[in-house]
Amino acid sequence: MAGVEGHIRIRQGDGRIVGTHSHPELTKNQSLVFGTLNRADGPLTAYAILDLLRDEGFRAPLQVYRALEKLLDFGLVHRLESLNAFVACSHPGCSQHHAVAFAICETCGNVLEFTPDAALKDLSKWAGDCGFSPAKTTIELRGTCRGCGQAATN
Amino acid sequence: MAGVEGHIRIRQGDGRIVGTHSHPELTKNQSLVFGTLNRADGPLTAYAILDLLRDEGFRAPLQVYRALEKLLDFGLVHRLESLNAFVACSHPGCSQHHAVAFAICETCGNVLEFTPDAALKDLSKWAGDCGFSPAKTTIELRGTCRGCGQAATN
DNA sequence: ATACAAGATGTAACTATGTAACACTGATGG
DNA sequence: CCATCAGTGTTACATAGTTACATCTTGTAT
Repeated sequence: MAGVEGHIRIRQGDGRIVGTHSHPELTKNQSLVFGTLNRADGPLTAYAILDLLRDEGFRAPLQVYRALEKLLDFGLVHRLESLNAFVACSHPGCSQHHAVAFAICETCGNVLEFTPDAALKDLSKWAGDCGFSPAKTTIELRGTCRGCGQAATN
Repeated sequence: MAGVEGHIRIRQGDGRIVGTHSHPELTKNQSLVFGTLNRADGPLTAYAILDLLRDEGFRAPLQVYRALEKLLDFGLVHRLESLNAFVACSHPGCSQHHAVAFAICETCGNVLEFTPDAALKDLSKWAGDCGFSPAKTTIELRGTCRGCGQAATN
């Protein structure tokens, strides 16, 4: 894979080291996008990521979308379908959890990621009964988190 | 509400009857959009609806989005977040089922609507434990339906 | 070494999806 | 009569995502 030496360092074409990360196989652009999502305290749209990376030389949305596609493949990033936005996975080593759920607070914008095992099992059962083979499962709750709900009733 | 007489007939501003439907409170544009979704054999995007209604005088996306917003409120239509598309509710009198799930076949485009009670209960339990108040729940399975799966292995 | 294949990147143009702002109409209720 | 409100029509705009094409880098086979 291009731009990677050993497990950690990322180099540009001229050999200059431009960044490090804990995941061994990220290219420069993937690393920049992943870093941006990790630093963010909530979901970001692709265009928001683009704006945050202008200083790093990003110019076109495709640079973001291509990196996001790989990061989604790796399981490092999730897409929130109801927001057209992306978040870094909050599980330590998330590659396993290909099915996950999100609770999105519409007041403060924070997102909670969780794994609703019983719900996923029920959906799998339904799928099996119907002969449907799910490739990806999207579960998103839009609503109000505890903090915002309390603030509203005070 | 404008454009409605009694329970059934829909009139334009000049009093001319332009359509009928089984839901008593739809305006002309709402009725046209709902009819289009009902006739379709799968989900439609807002712009696809717009194109199908050009002959009826539709000119701008807002005419579609405004109708869809009301139809979503009434529970007559669902939005598929992972497709940015809309479907007529397939339940007889759907207003009750504010939480529903979809299985979307990525091969043939067909959508199955179902109500996964156990999954919804599990998600409600999780929300209760976390103090999260869900306003809307999105559950969408992307994958392959029975027919398309069988066709692929033949 | 050299040549080739595959993956990654850069850029411009374009399509698709969704909203803001403003004007106008017709019904309803004082 | 007049105010109000939901619905409608229209223009322009904002946001989200893709196609097409060229270049570069790296790994691999010869």
